[in-house]
Amino acid sequence: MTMRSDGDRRYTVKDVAARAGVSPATVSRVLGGTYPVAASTRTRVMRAVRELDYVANAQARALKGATSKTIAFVVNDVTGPFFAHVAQGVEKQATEEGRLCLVCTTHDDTARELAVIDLMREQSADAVILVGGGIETDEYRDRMVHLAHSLDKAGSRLVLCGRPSLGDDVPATVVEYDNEGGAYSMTSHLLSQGHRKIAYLGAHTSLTTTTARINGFTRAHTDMGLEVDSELIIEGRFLHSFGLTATRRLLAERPDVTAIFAATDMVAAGVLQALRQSDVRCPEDISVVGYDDVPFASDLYPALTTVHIPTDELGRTAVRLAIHRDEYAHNQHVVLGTHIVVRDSVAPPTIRRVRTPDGT
Amino acid sequence: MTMRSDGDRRYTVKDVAARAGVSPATVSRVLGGTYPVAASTRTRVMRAVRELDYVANAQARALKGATSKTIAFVVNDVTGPFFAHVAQGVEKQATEEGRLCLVCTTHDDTARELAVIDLMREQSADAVILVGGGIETDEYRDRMVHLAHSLDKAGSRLVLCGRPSLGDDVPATVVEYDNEGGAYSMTSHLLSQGHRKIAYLGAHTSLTTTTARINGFTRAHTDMGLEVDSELIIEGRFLHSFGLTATRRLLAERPDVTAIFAATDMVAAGVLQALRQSDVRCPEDISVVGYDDVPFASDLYPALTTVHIPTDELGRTAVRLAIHRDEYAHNQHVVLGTHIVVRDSVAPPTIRRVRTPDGT
DNA sequence: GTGAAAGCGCTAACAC
DNA sequence: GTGTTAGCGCTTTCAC
Repeated sequence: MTMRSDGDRRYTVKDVAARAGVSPATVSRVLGGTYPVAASTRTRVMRAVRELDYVANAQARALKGATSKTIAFVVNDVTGPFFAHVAQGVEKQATEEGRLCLVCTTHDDTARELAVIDLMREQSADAVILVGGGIETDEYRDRMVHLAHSLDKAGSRLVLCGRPSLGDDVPATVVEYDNEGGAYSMTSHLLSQGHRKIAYLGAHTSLTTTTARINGFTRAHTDMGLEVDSELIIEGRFLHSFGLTATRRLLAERPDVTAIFAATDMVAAGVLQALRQSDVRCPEDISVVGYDDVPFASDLYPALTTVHIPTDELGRTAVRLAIHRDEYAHNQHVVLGTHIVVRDSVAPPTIRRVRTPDGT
Repeated sequence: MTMRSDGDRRYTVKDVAARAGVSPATVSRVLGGTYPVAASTRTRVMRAVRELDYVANAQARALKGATSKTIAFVVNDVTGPFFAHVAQGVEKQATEEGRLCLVCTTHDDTARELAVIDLMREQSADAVILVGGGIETDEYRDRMVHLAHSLDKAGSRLVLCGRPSLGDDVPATVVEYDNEGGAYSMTSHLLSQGHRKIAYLGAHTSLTTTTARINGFTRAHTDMGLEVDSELIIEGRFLHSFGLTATRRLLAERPDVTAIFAATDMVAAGVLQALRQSDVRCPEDISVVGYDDVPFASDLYPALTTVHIPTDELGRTAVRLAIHRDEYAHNQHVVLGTHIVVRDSVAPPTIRRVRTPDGT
């Protein structure tokens, strides 16, 4: 009926023990490593292991006390370069720590996020890492606090990666990047080039990421004695298509805008495409900047000025802090730095569509 | 010493049973679902579960007969868009099938690939999916065959995703895409536009992916009675940086080349950047095409003509065939179609740097 | 419809 | 040094 070779079941310690002429316990000791075993016995056991091509049953091993040696990793969408790079950091560090990585996606579905976390709880993973901005409602926050405690009780550590802390009394590790600082620097960069009407494309009310970035955006204006035109903070999802449509509308309705701050590089890609389609030059007519510094940012045309996030470090740190939380006991909230990387998509403002020889 | 609340251990079926005033077996039956239980008992049990915030121990459950309900996924690098999208397909389908995803990376390290697969074997995953081109040596092939059998005995199914079959007698599922066909179509497209000197950038001897693509490339030439200039098949890794340097060299050494077929879109991005830096226009002076159709392909400038791979379907199919291999018993080798998507990076050839009014 | 008991594969006390 | 035994948390016969 079935295609696989049933009948010969998977070998167990018993099989190995029988073949090597020792007891199962001895086999376990040899394989475990940290126990004195006679060299001759070890040799015989190892030979039996090799001959039978034996591997231990991870479930059985995990059942017996210890942890399952896994790290769970929850993202919205593995496909986004930001997530993928954090994932890479997580995976690399997990491997170095001798852990396996469990991955789950939520696709903007809060219910699914909860379901997924329960699954992770069942797995008794060493850490459950939540990546990306969380939602900013009290209800959501309460659920997270509850989850942190549930996981803690199950022996897992909740790690918030790229989203703010839930409070000091909550058993969770937080690894953030300086979201606001990045937005501040970038906005200052634009402002100091002379831009005064900057549109922020891709605000997402109730997303923690947005809140921080808008704060930085606003503070940069305030610090220069400028005011933010709130109509220029445009809501939208972090999608290429949003950058496209929002830019078209902006072009039509707000000829005074000289720079666009896209919430993510993905959105910026859409913006650039819309500009090209409308024959608006970047950066001569309009400057464009992004956020994330994904690898293809430098392949866009023009190469995109953007905010670099230390994605790899974010992932590695998350794993490191969670696993060694005894050593890092007083360092369970870390903020990694961000910085802008200047490429070719920003220039001083000009009056759009009226090309003056110099950029004044 | 430790930060987590030790002492109160994780609840078990026993705790739930005690609280609900039933036996552990009954709790298991309620939670399992598929067994007749009195409505009143069920209610009491469910209440206890909720009150204790109980979740089952996945390891213990897996130990008892069944599978671990996980799918293992081995890629070279999660960061590449191609892998990420296949991963997404795998993850989505796995979720639909009630499975969790285990992810591992190999980073071009064959030894690590083997180690990783042993880890997966320990986990008794339902399927172990290997994504991306394999290496073409007999030794490697033999090891794969051996692994297929080992996994089969452990109750796991080996799935080769995007690489050729190991032979009909090997217990493995193969989900390929028409690698050669894509290369053939694309090359024909270029040829029919009038290009005669096409460089293939990013050949990788001993990689199965390359072999298939070069075959398609060559066959397209042959079918039109043309011959391939073997010097134009240039070795290199699938990296942006390779596209960059190889193009610079090509520009300097081979002014007769009118089109570049990049092995991947990533390489194509490097090619386009090099062209821009050298003030060579695309597609007017040189046409460029890629392979993969990653999302940012349409954001390159000019938008890239490339070969579309059904990544999502690849991942989903891999999972589906592996899990339901009894139903799909005679369909364990599937080849999904590829097709070219024409955008703006190809035009008929001109004599480079000498701009003629029409493209002859 | 429910309980008691056995056992999955492994490791950690505890003997010898 | 090595064997024996118990038990991790769960499911699943087998009784009742």
